[in-house]
Amino acid sequence: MASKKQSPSETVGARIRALRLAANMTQDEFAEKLNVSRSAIAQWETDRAGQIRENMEKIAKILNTSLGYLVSGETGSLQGDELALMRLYRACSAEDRKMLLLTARRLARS
Amino acid sequence: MASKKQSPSETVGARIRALRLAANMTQDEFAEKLNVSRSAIAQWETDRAGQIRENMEKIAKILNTSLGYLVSGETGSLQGDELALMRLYRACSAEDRKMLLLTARRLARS
DNA sequence: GGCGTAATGTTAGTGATACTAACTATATAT
DNA sequence: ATATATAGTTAGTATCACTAACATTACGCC
Repeated sequence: MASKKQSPSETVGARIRALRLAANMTQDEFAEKLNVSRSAIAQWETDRAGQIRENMEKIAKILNTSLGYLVSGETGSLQGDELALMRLYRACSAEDRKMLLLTARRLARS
Repeated sequence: MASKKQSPSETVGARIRALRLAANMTQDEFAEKLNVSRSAIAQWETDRAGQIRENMEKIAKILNTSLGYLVSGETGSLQGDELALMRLYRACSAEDRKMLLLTARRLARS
């Protein structure tokens, strides 16, 4: 085997930790992005405390994942960059969406 | 027009109510399935109170939907333009994918 | 009208807990 | 050994998701 298999994270905390590390963030940096204390992060990742919904949503956005994955580990259709792109697209105006599609077509062609 | 257009539900409570009604349940029946008081349901649907995660998961299961939809109205399945964009993105090189994400971020920000 | 009843809305109060702050622990480097 | 960076632990508190009880609305029936 050339690559180490990622053990699938079993708990909410483990999933948060795995994704945070994959994004190369310290608990401190993560805490700042979320506007919570660092100790909250530590408690989440050790499953000592849960998260209020608002923070769950922020976590999902920042770590480019879905609530479903965070909460129950279900790997939905989109994850990571693909999910990020989709969310950005949805945040765009109709006009900007056209721009994006156009750009995508140009890039994909080459 | 043969069918009335469903207005997209704007709040968590509205989405829960819409799905419950679509499943032809009264608040009482719904409460029993969830093992919570009926008044909890009433409060959820009028956005007077939120839900603990355990109940959110039960709600999603019983109403056959996802946490993402309940919480933020996010629909997991792609259609039309979204699907097209996704296919184009996947057709891109790693480099071009970065470009596309960057473009999306710029557009979405404005 | 008046009465029953089915469905939902509202309010008060409380137990559970998601947080913050402060302290502790561990590892790495110089 | 000392400093620094990162993460774990604990105590205490403010918040809020619930239950129970009461209020309202809507409808049918006589």
